[in-house]
Amino acid sequence: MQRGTFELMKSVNKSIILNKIRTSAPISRAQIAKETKLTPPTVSSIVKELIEQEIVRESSLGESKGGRKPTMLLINSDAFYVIGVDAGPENVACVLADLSGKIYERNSSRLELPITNEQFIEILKGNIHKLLQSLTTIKDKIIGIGVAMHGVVDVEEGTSLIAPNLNLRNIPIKAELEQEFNLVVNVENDARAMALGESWFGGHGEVDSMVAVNIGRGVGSGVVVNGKLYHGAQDIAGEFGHMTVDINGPECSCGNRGCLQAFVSGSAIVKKAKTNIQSAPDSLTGEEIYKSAHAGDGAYIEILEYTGQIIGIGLTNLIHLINPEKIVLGGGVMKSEKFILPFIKQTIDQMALTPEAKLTEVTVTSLGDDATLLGAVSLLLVELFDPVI
Amino acid sequence: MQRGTFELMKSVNKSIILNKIRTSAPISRAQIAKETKLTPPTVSSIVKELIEQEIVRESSLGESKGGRKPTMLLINSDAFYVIGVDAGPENVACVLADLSGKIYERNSSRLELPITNEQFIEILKGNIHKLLQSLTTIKDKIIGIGVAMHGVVDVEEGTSLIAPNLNLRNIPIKAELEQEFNLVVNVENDARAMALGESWFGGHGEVDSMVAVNIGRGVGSGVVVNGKLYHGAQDIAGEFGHMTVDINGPECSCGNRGCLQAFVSGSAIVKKAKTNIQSAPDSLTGEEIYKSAHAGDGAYIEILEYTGQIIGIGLTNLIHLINPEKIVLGGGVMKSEKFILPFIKQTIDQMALTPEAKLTEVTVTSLGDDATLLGAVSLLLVELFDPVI
DNA sequence: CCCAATTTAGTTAAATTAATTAAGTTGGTA
DNA sequence: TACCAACTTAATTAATTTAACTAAATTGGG
Repeated sequence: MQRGTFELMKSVNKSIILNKIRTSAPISRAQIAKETKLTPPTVSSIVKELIEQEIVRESSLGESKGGRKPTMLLINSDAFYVIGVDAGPENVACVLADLSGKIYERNSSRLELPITNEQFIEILKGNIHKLLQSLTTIKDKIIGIGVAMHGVVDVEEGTSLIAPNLNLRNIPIKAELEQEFNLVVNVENDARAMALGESWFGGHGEVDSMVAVNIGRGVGSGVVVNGKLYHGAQDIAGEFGHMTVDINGPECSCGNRGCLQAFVSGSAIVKKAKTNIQSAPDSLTGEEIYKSAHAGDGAYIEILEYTGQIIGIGLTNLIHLINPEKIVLGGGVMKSEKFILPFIKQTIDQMALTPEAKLTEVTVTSLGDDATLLGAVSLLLVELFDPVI
Repeated sequence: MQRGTFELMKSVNKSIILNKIRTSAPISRAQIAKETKLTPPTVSSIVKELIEQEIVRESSLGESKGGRKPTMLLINSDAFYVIGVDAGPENVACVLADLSGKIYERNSSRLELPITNEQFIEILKGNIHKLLQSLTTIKDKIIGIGVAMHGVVDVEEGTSLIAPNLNLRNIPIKAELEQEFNLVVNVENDARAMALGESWFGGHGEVDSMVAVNIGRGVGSGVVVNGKLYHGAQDIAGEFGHMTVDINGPECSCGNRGCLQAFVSGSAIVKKAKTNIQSAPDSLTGEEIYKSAHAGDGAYIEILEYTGQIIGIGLTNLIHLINPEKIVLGGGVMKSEKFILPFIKQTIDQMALTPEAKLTEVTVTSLGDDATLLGAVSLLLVELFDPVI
């Protein structure tokens, strides 16, 4: 229960101004005041603080509109840096990025199974150390580490509760990394991190609600409402992949029948292709399906189109429940966007109940393979840009 | 974008104190200060205002804990009254209630089809006038009218966009009633109103997220997060009834296949019973199914149990997406709670992915047939108790 | 072309709001 | 009487707002 204090009042306004600058830079103090309804002195005093903190800087003068020229403000992107980690089921990728999401350095390691908690942590530490060594000059400008971890995560504790493909449990990521690097560490589920990253770096402007869905090895999702991740009562919201869409459908790894994931995950698609297409080799991969479809093989195209339809059904269910402003899709399966996306849209258009639901904007992430990594980065930016206590 | 102002600061604290009194009355100023972390002078000054506004009153002195006896505070329930309207597809029910949800007067009218917008509005006006006449002494203590309307509602405008069973569109409920009675009028979808009512009057304490599901003629739902209704980007969140759970399932009135509603709405259950049970009469009603099951007829019991399983699947999907703290069920179908609820719980327990999801509390509304009416009442109480601007 | 009027940008200082801190007062128990 | 909890009052503080100001540009009339 957040009390009404002076601190709250100020942090709310600080956050409003900072986000206005972030989404509308370059922008003048006067323009901020006009758009946010804050008074000019309030804007000036908070901007002054932000400049002192080096989060914001003045740039050139803007064009006059019949009076004194405005001083334009920008986020001082390279004043601070953040380390982002994407800890997937197969590899760990790390980046060093600035406040604008620009990546300066990166590396990654494959995870060899079997693996222990200690080995996993060691790989994380090793890769982060490598990043730090490569750019020693900015070492003291790094404000923290964001980790996007697959599986179920306890955000408060910063531990990975269940990491399915690695077959690990209770990895104290936050504790270990904070001790090693003496930096703030935030850990979050990968799909949720991707959702946050998309809302920060996806160029969506000031969107009020957005869902990001990652379709790859598994199917995960994250919900962003008013710029913040929605976690649910017990931190487990967004398990979109195990939504039942067919009570008599194929068996899923979770034991239930007809989960979305049992239809549209990478392995589910490969399985379906092998079953339906006689000529399919036993070693068939998702990438090969995409290539065959691209080469014009009708049988493979059909598989992908069917995948699009099922995803469309799942998304229609999601739209009817959550009614987000936008849905952004990412993950390996969406590499076949060309074949899948039109069928997703068509299905939503057919099934949605109301005109509003039909109009929900569905796109593929513009951040490509870095969507989750930038999500990891954004896990820390939230602390800097949304200092609502 | 809500600015940080003194008004915000104060209204936040006012709301915190008011809700603390509401959920923990009788409670002393000192106790409020302790539990909310607000300072004693802040609590005293706000309480003073609330007493002047007659929303709160002092009651007896409490027990001393080694010092001066505390003055206990209560919501001054009968200082203000609210009119609640449940405008369903078949009838319109109205109540006059106080701030504690106690109902003082009620009436209802059946809706005869076909009906026009004007006739519908006239019935609403007539019933509300009747309520007002019966208790003229408190007329000037009425603060407003809350309308829980079935179908799709535009909350901002207070119009019913689509009223399916009445076959009406664009009914300007708010505008008409405000003009007629010169009172604040809030209009909301019925399932959402029920959700809000449940969170206010259901005795759940300070629950942070809750979903209410109404299963009757149709299947609707409302989501309450942090004491507020979640509307979604275009006011259409919560269309739980048209969640696809079986892509090859029975056809639904919306045109899609396998919507939850096509399995578990009152008419869907009757239809299934008629198909499955040879001896079922053509005139079979939902009530008769309940009675037969209650009398021990295995065939009917099975129908209800199956209904419970399908609802369970739908709720599992909902839990995985939204992860609410509690789920409350209402509506005509839930009259057969005895047969349905155990199977809902069993299904969730079987299908839920994580231990947390399995533990989601699922109950039937304790408010009975008045759940939606009290929801309509709560539509106005929010304005009084949550004056966050 | 010059200069006064106007417009826009931003700052400063006083007024205001409402919380907090510190120091009572009240009314009880042991 | 000592002490303690439950308030209240007065002074302090933080932060916004109002109003008045400085700064710098455009506009348009003579």
